[in-house]
Amino acid sequence: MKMHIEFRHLRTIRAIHEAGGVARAANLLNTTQSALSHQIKGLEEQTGVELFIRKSKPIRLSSAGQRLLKLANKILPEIDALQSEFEDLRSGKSGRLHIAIECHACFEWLFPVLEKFRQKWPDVDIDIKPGLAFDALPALQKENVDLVISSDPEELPGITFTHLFDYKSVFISSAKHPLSKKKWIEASDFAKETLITYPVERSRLDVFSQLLIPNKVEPAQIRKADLTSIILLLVASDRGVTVLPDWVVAEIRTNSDYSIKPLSKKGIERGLYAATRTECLEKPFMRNLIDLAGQEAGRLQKSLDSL
Amino acid sequence: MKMHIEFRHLRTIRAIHEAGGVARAANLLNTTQSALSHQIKGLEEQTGVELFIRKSKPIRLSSAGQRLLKLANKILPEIDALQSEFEDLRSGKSGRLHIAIECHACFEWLFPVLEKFRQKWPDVDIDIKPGLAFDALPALQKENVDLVISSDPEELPGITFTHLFDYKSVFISSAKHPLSKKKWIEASDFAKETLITYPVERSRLDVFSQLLIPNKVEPAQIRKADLTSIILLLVASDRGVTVLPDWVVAEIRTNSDYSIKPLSKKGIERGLYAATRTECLEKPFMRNLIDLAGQEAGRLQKSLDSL
DNA sequence: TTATAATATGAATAAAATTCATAATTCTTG
DNA sequence: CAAGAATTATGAATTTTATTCATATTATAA
Repeated sequence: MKMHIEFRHLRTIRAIHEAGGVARAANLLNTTQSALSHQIKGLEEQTGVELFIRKSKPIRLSSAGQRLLKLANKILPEIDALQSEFEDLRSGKSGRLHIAIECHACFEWLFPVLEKFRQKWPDVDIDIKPGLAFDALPALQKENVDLVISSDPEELPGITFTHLFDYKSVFISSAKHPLSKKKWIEASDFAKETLITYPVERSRLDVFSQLLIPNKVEPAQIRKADLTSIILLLVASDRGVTVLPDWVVAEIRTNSDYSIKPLSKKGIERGLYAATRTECLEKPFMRNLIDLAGQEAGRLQKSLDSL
Repeated sequence: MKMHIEFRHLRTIRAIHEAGGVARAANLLNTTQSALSHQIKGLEEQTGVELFIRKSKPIRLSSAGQRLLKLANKILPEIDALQSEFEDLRSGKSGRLHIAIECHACFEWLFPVLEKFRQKWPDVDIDIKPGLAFDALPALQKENVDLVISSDPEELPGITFTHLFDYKSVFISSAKHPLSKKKWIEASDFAKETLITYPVERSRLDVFSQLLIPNKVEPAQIRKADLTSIILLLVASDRGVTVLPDWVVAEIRTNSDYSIKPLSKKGIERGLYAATRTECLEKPFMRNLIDLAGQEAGRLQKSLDSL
């Protein structure tokens, strides 16, 4: 009989002690007296130590047995706690929500969404990865992240893109800037400008992918800044021009330092999507997050329309 | 498949994580890759939670798996520690030594013995029970104690009495006491005396069992005291007389306040025994304690002979 | 894409735990 | 102290569970 100490044994030890006897313990554990008797016998053989004093009836724990009981009382609650954590996981009450954001400006609207979410789902482990450093979609497939905010939906096996809302990319310059006289901005207008962008590759920037690359225009200069507020600061002091999603404009639309113009005559409109592993859409908290994001988007849109 | 979380699973989780792969872990645990694969599959079904991310090879722990790993790393060392404690118990390096002393005066010689013992066997759990309050031998049989120091060997199943040494019971009075003029003391001498004894039943006191009861003599008065030193103090101030084992005399033999006389012409000699459960004599520390007691007795004897 | 390494799976086998029936203890009570 | 009651132990049969073997499937790297 090889047999290691197992949780079964700990439960048995504890039950025998608490019930005060093997037969009563068997009852407690929904098994037979014989099973427990065999069990403790096996355990004693395995450890080579007498766990019970058999000269008394009902049998009592020996000092070694008490040592084992002590361990049982320490360990069993921990397993129970884990099981209930797992239960929360399974029921969807808790879970992991690691988000990668491809579009940098999304922080602006995502934070308030997450704040609401956090209050409703306190047990969900939220994290935001700076999705700019790596390829977000493969990371999603490999389960390194659970949600990707992206503007470029792709057909990928096991990945679902949920449309959140549409936005326009708009041109922003200082009010004093010559281009602020124009009705709308064209690709060629950038040829003599300093363009301020997030420090990510061009293919991820709407100005390039939607306007400059198709029209083969290169800005006179490119300057990079991490934070949206820094970009706006630079634009205000006329150090360059930028292109940002329209929801960012909500912040500055009342500020007369800025001029905001559409890109091209009819504007550049794009969609924003939540990419998840398809099976994760089952999870209630995931659906709820996407809902909340949609609502927040609606609010933003309204505040822009009232412009 | 019912299956609970078991230690096997914790070991497996840990091994897969440490070895970085199921196949390597199987090697580590001397089992097959298939066994572990089935194991974690079963565990995932039982808990209802994905423990591993299977889209990567080698597979990695999911966040739930990491939670389980954390528990494994907490629990497994505790079991290992317990196993090694049990190993010490089995090998006889540690153990329980709860002692009941029937003869109260034995504290006097037992303490130095235990002091030596403690240094040699630091892992043995020593305790001395005031064996005066209960029946020591039944307690020994019921494994409430492991060693009984007694003067009355009995034939009991499963109990072995080991002879430690012989001693004489001697009469002690103050030097001024009239009986100090006699060569030896007889039972009848007690009829007019105040006898000072330990507060235990008469049958456990040598004076009664060996002298007064057989001779049907009742002392004029009996006074009780817990501690040997108190008894001696009372005797010195002539508040009564007493009878004690001769080893106690070592302390006072140079003190001219006391008179020490044999009981009856040829003296009352008795043996002192260590009673243990027979199987406990196997244990090295038990034998060693009995040896040490014998040695200490020898030393006491020598110091008395040099009187 | 193909080759390769890693993991999963199903059926067969091996191992282990449990049950059943009953024996052997210890305890209790007249 | 004996007899009955209560408790635990035990052996063999049975059921349950874990492991192995052979092979399929899947992911990664070249």
